[in-house]
Amino acid sequence: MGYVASSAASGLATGRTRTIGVLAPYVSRWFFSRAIEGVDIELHAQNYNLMLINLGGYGTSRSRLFEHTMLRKQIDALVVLCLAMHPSELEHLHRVEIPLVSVGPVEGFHGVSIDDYEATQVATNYLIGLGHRRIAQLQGVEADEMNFEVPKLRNRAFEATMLAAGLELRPEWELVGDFTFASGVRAAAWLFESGTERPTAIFCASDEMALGVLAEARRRGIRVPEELSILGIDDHEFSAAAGLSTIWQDPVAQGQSAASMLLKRLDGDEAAIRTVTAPYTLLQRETTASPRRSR
Amino acid sequence: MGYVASSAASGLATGRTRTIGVLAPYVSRWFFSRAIEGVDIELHAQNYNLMLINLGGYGTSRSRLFEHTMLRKQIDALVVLCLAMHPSELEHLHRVEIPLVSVGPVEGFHGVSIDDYEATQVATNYLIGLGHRRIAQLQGVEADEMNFEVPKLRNRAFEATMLAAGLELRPEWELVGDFTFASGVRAAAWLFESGTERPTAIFCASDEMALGVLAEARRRGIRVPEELSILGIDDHEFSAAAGLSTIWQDPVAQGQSAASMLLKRLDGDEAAIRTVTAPYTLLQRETTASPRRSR
DNA sequence: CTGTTAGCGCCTTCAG
DNA sequence: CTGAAGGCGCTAACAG
Repeated sequence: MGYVASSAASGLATGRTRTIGVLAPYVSRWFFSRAIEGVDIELHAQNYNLMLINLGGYGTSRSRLFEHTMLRKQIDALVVLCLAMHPSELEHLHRVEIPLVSVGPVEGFHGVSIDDYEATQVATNYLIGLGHRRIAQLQGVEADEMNFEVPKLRNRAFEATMLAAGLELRPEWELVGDFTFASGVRAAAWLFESGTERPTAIFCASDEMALGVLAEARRRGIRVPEELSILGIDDHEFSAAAGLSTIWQDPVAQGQSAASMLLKRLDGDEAAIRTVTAPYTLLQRETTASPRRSR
Repeated sequence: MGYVASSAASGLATGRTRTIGVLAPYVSRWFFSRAIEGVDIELHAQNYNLMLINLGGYGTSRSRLFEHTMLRKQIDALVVLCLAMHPSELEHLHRVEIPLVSVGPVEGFHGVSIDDYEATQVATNYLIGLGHRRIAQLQGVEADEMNFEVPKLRNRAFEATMLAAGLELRPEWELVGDFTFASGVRAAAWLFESGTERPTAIFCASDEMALGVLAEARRRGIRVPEELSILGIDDHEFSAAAGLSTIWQDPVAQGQSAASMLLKRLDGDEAAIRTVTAPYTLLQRETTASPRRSR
């Protein structure tokens, strides 16, 4: 007859809230919003609620979050979307007794994530295999507050792979962005105007940046891939339609998988939580080709 | 000493949860994720929690949501992100006794939103004022489940404005997309290949679609704006860097404002909730120009 | 197997 | 102004 139990009362009586928290550094960036969606799909299916806990850039004291929402028993478990934390915060999370799983690499916790190092190796070797020798990198750097593991891994993997192939890392081809489209545009504009010898390919640490580079190249009439190959990583929703070659990964599935482990754990399966390596695939589309074509 | 109250207990005792629900049709589309971010900023500042209630496309029964989460007193108030609902759902929302505010137009409720009709008029008149006579429209249509007001408003405003200016609406220039980048690419490809006379300008009902049209035009070497002007609406985060002319609006601020009204209302201000018209502005960037330039 | 009762932990009220 | 007690609505354990 339209009656529904009060969750506060049942929560008080049982100690369980049927709510899972999602700790996210951003809500509106591609990877994060997709991962949230994935978590939501799973929770939805099992009648759990999703509490969004945004550590977002708007200068709020993160500490309050950690002390308040978490421990207040408002959530039965927590999904942490890849972000690196201060040791004190990590300690806090360890102290909290609720099950925890990360999406993306988070030191010291189980989680689901692709092998970013390996994926970047594959990307770099693909470019090298195509015959490129003059390869630039557009790496991503986060505001230190949200200091992720991912950019570091991708950067290290790129450089190691280049060196292993005996190729040089020219300083003027080491571009830096912040994972946004705009920073890709800026980096490309700088590269095209700097008067330095142009690379034949550029590896970008995210599709958003790669799309920026592509847009700027096209705007200037630079032919892609004839004059410049562009390779991204992530497979952003714009990438297929833009023809961007990239390394695909599926954050929705990753979020779903993380939530699923948590739910199983809450159902009593002690062994449910483990570290899962998510798949990735190189997608050759239209922005990469052998440099020979250019002559 | 590290003690924090149990929210279930205090919620039970007081009847208030310090949690606000956000009902969203999508999480990872630009407008929605930004609006969620805006709501979050405000809630964060006032120590409220945010419960994400996604009506997402993954075929879950919406009804359960309405009956469960809402009435379960898990939330003190609700933000509805623009989505049209079945009359039964609307009725449900009216029945729920908690304060409710929408972001974007939702029939029968107070909310904050731009005047989509007027904004589209401004956009269309801007193109006309530039001297364009052959103007195409790429309208957005949603899967009916999520049948919004916005696409209809924008479509009607475009057509009315064209007619008022004595311009014709050629059927082959009435393109349809689904608000995604990919649909913009597809529509543009169709237009360029169809062999019909090409319009000198195209108005797109969202920036995501406009960016798709722009990418496809540039890919084919069609000069923008010399041969084709492209105008969007929204000011997506990629737009500035891509040079896309558009109508700017700020969903973050809209979400923030909605949350703020709700919070005031919960603080006892009976008159806090009203309908607010959000600002918009025409941004002339590089994708629009007078058609004369083309000769 | 069904019906009853004692808390869950906090807030608020009322008495001291 | 400080302190004790009842009850918010449910669940789980226990008794019948």
